[in-house]
Amino acid sequence: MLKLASWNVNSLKIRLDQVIQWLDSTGTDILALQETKLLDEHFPVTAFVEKGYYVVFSGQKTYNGVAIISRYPFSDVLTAIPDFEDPQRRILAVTVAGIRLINLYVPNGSELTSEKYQYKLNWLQRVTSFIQQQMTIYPNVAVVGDFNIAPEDRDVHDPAEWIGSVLVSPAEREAFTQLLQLGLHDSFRNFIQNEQAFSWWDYRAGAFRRNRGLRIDHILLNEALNTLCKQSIIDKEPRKAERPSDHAPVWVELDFKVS
DNA sequence: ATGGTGGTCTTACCA
Repeated sequence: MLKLASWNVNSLKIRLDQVIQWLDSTGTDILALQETKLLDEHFPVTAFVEKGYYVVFSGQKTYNGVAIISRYPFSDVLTAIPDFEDPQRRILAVTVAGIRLINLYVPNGSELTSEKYQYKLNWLQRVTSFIQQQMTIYPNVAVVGDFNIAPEDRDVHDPAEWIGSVLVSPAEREAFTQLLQLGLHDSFRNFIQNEQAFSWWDYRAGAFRRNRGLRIDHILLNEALNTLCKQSIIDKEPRKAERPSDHAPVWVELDFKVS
């Protein structure tokens, strides 16, 4: 069994101890991180290596930043979408344990009238083409991360309240559907889940306590991996900690023999 | 209740 996870940590500097402890306590094999907010020269390599993990990262100062922590080594690392100029560090693609793993920190989009929203839609279009190309090359593909899209109304605590907002707009949901149409599966929906299951809660107004959240962190699997998926879980426990990330980690268990 | 919190080489911006 292979445990593959994704977590937007909202600053790895602040959350390092929580991440290490979560890795230890869950026995996670591969963890994709988003919003590390660290320059590469500041990445805490030693903290992971001394625990027996390999690390790969693509960061920048203050914003964005992605990384992958793994018990297995990496090859064929990409830190940008080919032929797409983008100063923001939001993608990390690696081959690890026989899986092509694509870790995404999709732009938030700010608001529908914002230039950032156009950037988000354009970025999603570019990344979708890239993933389509990757799926022709690699037999086992997992696309994970903070998608900043709640795919359906059941992924939103109060759909009426969110109409007209980013994370739920029709164009964003269409972009998510386009990803699924490449042959990817939203692993969470392989299984019967509790209602009101979310992966992100605003820090403000007691949103977590009141479970006013959205499900915007996803693990998408191609057909070959999806048939091996035995569980897909949102772990709310770390969100209850002191000084938590605003996101919960999500993970899947794959009945997958590492070759 | 249109507020509120948290992160960052902060006092503005992002989420």
